[in-house]
Amino acid sequence: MTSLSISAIRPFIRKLEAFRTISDEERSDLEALPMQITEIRADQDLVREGDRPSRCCVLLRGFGHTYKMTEDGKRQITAFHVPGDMPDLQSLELQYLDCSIGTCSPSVVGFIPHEALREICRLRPQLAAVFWRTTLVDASIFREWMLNIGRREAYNRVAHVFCELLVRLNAVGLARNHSCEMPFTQIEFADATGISTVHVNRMIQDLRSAGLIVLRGGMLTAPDWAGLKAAGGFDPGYLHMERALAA
Amino acid sequence: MTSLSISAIRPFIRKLEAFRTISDEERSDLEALPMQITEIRADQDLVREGDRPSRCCVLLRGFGHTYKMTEDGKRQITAFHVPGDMPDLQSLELQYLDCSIGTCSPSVVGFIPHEALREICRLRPQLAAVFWRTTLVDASIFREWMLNIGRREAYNRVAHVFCELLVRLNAVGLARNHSCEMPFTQIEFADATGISTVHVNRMIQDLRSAGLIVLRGGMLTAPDWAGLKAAGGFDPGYLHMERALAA
DNA sequence: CGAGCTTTTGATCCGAGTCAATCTTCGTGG
DNA sequence: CCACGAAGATTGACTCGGATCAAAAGCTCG
Repeated sequence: MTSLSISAIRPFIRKLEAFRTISDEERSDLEALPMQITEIRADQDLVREGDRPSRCCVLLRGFGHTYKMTEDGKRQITAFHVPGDMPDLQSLELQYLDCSIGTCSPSVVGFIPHEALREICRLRPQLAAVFWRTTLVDASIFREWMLNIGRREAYNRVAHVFCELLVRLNAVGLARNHSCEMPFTQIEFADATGISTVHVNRMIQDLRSAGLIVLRGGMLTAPDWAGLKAAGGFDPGYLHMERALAA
Repeated sequence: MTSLSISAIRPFIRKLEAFRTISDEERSDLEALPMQITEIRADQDLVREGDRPSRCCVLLRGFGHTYKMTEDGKRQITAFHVPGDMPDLQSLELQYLDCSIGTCSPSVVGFIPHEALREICRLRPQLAAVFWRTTLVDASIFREWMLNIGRREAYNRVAHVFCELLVRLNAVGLARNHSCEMPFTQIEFADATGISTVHVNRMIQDLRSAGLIVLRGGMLTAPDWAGLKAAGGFDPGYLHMERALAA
């Protein structure tokens, strides 16, 4: 398992490097983290609202999402996760999990005990700062999503989500030529943008006929990146990727 | 100014204590932080999107908000701030400010140089963890707001915002008997909930005639707290205030 | 006491939701 | 290799929550 893990955690380290250089010592400490690596089917919850986890998960392959439900059963997706993300890093400091996290595609997930993460943070304050930074970037993305959901029209909302996913996947080496894997369903886009499935479908068709996206067979391509960015009102500043200036 | 600052930063320390006990040594280190304390009028920006601040601000008295604008000038408020909050603590780790922060009422704000905060974090890792924690709680609130904006009806959205403000103000000793100061305008509630000013006004009137709120003269009272919570679908878990279990 | 905000009210309109099929896709088992 | 079933994608018809527009009414403060 060890050899598997060292190669498997590559997306994790690449994600951290998008925000700050990782030194060789830090890298080897990261590679030495005890990590239980597991394959998980699509549409499985990793953790649920109300849990009090004793470990964090790292998405090593596949896609996921964080979501919350209203009392009457409506779902809001608050984040999409791509390889390298630590979707519940917050649980290291906050006992109570205020949201649920699940897979959207067949995935490989690594679980790291809280105590191991606390130890590496204690020994390498620089790494602790990088972890903090990733949660701050997550928060920045939340703010942008609030703007998206609260103040943009449906058409622009959907375009914005596609822009963000292209840039984030590009940053971890999973997009080329404005093209990437895109396994989320229209139901998931609907719950992420705060609109209905039917309407998402119509907006996607509008984006298609405007020549801004090609979306089929689980692949997304943006033949007119400038046009898609304009449609989404997308400015990547909120992703805080000075280092990995996206395509 | 020193004596002023020691009493003035009380709300700041009280806020941190809502999340974790602050030891005497930590408290005196906090009190020793170099802080430039300034009175600021209502509706002034403290920082603007695109800034690269070299200090953080602490709201010591008054109310504020964080907001973003779409390209076509629509505003989304992503957070309300109450005394004790550090609305741009993120700038300690993220160079680029992705949002603007301003006052909503006449306020007293303390400015702390980044270097001083970095120093106290280095010397007192426990305090660094508390700071991290406050940003994680902010992120949790963002997630709840996304749920609010994306998936609740206007009536429930407005009720939810009132619930949250009552609980947060209670936690810093600024609410009694489900009653607190409430200087935000209906325009601000509109931009926070993603609906129009006119509709906010109608929802407030509905909440009034349902006997759930009394809102006038800058004061909010919830005569039927259980009813208001139900209307907002409000569950305070996301505020992570195990310690200061709110009224 | 008047200017400039907010808050309120009324009338009208439209973006998006809901409902109900139908059509595709795709994995599964025969 | 194909039939079958389930899930997702699409389409059309109709409805509605909330936006927009326009005015009037209250407040606050210089």
